[in-house]
Amino acid sequence: MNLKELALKLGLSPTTVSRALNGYPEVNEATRERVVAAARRHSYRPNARAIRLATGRALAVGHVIPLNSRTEIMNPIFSDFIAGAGETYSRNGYDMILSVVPDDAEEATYRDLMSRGTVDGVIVHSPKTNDPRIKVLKDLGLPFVVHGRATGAELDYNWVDVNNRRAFQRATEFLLDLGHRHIALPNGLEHMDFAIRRRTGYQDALAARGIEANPALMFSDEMTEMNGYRAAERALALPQPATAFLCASMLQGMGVRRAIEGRGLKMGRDVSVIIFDDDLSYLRNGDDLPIFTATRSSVREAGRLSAEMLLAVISQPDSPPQHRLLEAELILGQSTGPAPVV
Amino acid sequence: MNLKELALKLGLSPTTVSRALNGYPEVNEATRERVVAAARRHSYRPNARAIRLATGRALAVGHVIPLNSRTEIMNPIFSDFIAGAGETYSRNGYDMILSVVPDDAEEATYRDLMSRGTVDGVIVHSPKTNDPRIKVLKDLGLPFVVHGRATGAELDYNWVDVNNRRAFQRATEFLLDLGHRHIALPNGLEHMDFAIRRRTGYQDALAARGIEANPALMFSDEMTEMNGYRAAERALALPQPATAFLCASMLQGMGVRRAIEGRGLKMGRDVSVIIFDDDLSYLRNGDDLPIFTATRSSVREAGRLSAEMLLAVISQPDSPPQHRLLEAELILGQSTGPAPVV
DNA sequence: TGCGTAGGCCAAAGCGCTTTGACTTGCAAA
DNA sequence: TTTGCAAGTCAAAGCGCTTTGGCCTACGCA
Repeated sequence: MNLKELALKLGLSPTTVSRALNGYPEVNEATRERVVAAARRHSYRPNARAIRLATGRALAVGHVIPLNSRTEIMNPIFSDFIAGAGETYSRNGYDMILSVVPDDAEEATYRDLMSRGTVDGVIVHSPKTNDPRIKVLKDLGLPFVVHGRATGAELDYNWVDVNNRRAFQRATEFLLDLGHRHIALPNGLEHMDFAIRRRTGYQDALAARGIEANPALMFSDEMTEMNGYRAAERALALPQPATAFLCASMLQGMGVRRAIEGRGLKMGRDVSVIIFDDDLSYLRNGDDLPIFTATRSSVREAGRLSAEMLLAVISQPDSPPQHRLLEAELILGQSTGPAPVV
Repeated sequence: MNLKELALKLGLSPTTVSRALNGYPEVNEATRERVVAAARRHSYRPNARAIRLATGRALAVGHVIPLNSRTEIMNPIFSDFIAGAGETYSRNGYDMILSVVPDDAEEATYRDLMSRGTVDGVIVHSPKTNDPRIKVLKDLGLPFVVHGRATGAELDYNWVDVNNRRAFQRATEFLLDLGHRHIALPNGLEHMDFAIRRRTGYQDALAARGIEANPALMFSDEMTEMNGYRAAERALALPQPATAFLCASMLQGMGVRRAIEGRGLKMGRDVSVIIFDDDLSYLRNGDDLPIFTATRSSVREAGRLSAEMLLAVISQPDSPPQHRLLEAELILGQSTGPAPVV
């Protein structure tokens, strides 16, 4: 059942039927009702391909997921982000197109999506310092929103980000207030922008108390359970062992906990742990009572906001760059306590 | 730069240019080379929207991700599956469209994708027992591949699945051989097809040795770390405590380990643990040396195979249903050992 | 009565491709 | 010399919508 057939059945022209269904004013209300009823009765659905060609819009947005060619690690926060964004898209009649590409092919992918007219805009994931993608997208004129920020990019652009620096600053201060002086930082890879911001927050807090950051306590790696474990093993074996950990992810936190308990120590009593909690649906930080003390910010919510921003940018391409900085909340769990007296 | 302009520049008709670029035989080789060169020089990319309308194909496949409306849990294996499938799609010039929908809206989504012509086929995730989606898709005539199987579906259909029953049977036998008689099973939710198969394998192995499955040792819940922990807490507190655990996921295994170590026991010595390892990129089971003994099957590989099967089905809609049963490998880690002598 | 205008509808063009059917050549076969 | 056929090219229709511009009617007002 297509427009022409429906029009024929109704004894109307395709023009009128189209306008009736799309809410144009120049059609009689009675007629419109007839049309809408008939459309429903015959369960008419306009062909998306035709609409796209006729309107010149893709009615779709792209998420380009770079697959680190070395490690082949998918970002674990990705699925929750997608879930948040996806809701927004379907509510607005947009499709979400996912391109999983080797990270060196990402630029080509953008060009392709743009010139073939597959999408109206894209979300940029995992920005790196001085991320080249931003310039590429600006030059292409393809609307985009970055999830995160890219320090050093001289251009202004749309982004949604968590205040990573502040979150880690506050968490560090909290640990300092508890008397901890040897705080380890199992962080993410330092070419990722957020990892740098987190480290900065950590260092700022230490500096404010006149403490110099100890390189032996700072770790930078993929944010896996295993790496959390390894970092903790090393930090706990130091002559002056860490009494607290500030982890960039839940998984690392779990690894740290394993190392702590493996040494017969108790988390929250002997060693304190704070994690950054992305509030992933399949990795909850406890239910009623949080296991880990954490700075929390929902990545799903970030997905929702990013999607909304992107749709807004698409509909108003000339609007000035938009920014949304989310504050993480510091929630108290069972994993922190006063520094043990020496 | 579109086809018409390119044709004009070349002094050829759009027809010829189109055929030249699409490899049709009735065009002179010399002409073809001229065309291809010009296309590259002007970086001509055919408009996807026009191709889709003209050919009547969507050149896209859909993944409908049901969002459990109660728990709102995204399946953690999802991102790796997508990564595997995504590679295959882009290699074949297909787009991957993700629809995240409340699970009660899934059927409507299929209808919509089909009748608007948005996709040429879909992958069905997380099949349930007697899954109604299979009949819906058959009736719609939309090509599809199921990741997993739906026991009780009387119709035949395309699927890619792991031999869950066999994997859990072997794992159980392995534990039995080590002398374990009280084996707990922290499983997934029992409306999920794979969970039933896993339980069946477990029970079959027990039955073969004349052991009756103890309901107090069988747990069925979302496969989270927390639920793994809870199950272990209960199974270890029984009058006749479990000496081994067979976990349906890595996360549950981590929860079980936490419970074990929380009691001052040592995994692999006092209590044995086997997990089902989906080989997720961000949740590796150790690197060189596996932490957990595991039945392993890569979900990314399953994604790849499912995508390949779907593309095959799309190009040959009348081919008989295809099946692909993957065997999990049993890999030895540090989490299993002989049952402690009483 | 006549004219201007708004309301309601439609024909047709256009979006950028693919594909059908037809039209030239040039050359081999008759 | 004519015929037939293959190779190479093109014009035009069509995919199913949107949208422009025009047309008709009815009504209000002078």
